Amino acid sequence: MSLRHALLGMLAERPMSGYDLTKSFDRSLGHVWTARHSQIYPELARLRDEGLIRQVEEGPRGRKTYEVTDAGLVEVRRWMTGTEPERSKREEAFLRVFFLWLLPPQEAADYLRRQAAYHQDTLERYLEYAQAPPPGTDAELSYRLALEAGIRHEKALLSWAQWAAAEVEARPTGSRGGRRRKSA
Amino acid sequence: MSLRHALLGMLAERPMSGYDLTKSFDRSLGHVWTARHSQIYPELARLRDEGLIRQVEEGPRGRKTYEVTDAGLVEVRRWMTGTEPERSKREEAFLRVFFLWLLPPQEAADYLRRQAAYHQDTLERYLEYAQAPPPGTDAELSYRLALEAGIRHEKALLSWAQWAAAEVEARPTGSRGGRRRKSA
DNA sequence: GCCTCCATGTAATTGGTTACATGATTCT
DNA sequence: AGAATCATGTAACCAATTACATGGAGGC
Repeated sequence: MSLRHALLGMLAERPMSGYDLTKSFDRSLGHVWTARHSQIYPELARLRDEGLIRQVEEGPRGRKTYEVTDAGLVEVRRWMTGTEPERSKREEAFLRVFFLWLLPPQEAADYLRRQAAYHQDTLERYLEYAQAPPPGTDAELSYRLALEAGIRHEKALLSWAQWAAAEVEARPTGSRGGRRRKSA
Repeated sequence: MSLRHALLGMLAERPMSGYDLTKSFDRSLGHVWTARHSQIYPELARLRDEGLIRQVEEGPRGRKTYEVTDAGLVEVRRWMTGTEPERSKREEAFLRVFFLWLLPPQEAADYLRRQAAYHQDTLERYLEYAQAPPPGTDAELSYRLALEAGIRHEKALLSWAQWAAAEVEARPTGSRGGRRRKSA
């Protein structure tokens, strides 16, 4: 249940509405966690009922701005230091790699080249973000650390995908009837 | 809905029971996708009803061994080449990095050191797997490609976590009252 | 007046985890 | 005889996505 902690963490930076939070998920935060407005609004109501956030303003169109309470800050810190992060084990792109041998060699290599292109694109986007002026706030400094993780991650997987594609082209894996390779 | 494709892909290697498949998820495949038996058994029943797999044997204790059908192989190949893999966006460990500024500097550095230790452990485990005899089958060769991705991934994130911890210790981020850093 | 964006919510469905439930076989 | 492991299933619950639904404010 990390959604609530993501919301608390974001509200710790500055008071925001559900609409603002939804946009935040669509932007930077979306690289590590996603949420739709349909999940955010009910969760905000629960956090408010539990006293972890409070509504500070009512704007036009029924806009509700929330800020984190002291109890909310305690809770987000407890989450960060007192629990181990769950490691997501749902990497569909790598699940497919286990089954590449089911494809003819050229299609397997094509798949890996497409993955390389994906990582290349993502890396370029991250490098652009990194062009932004150096961090002015503590929050921006944390953001910069996360961005650097993304950059290294994408670089590693880009070079892996290129290597793997070349590997498959050189020592073709792929179903040509049998399952056992000619040369062990 | 990748669970069904994971099951089809595994059954393409050799016929297995729900129990065998559950164990496979607990082992190698578990690094990229997880599933419990309570999800596997109903899904196998659906795949059988749809003609993508068929039961080939009834063993002791009601053990049911399934094999993939031609239609099942077509489906798993369509999935691999005809659809784009969904990129999971639930990286709780990196979500927390965005909020490191909420912790006192030393606790933030501690968090990053613990992440480094995690990546170190995982990397060592992967390197041990890589000691195994070279791939004999096409499936094992694909598995080796996936393993190499894991190794490069863990290496990159290990070195990132070490760098970030040192960075936080050198230019402390963390809440000491205000939000704006002393030195921009 | 019309379009876009702002803004909030609920309902239905799917995918996944945890808990419940049962029993046979094999090993010691 | 007892423990460990093999083996299958269902039910209840939770998290998340997609679809449904409404309306105000601001710009042109």
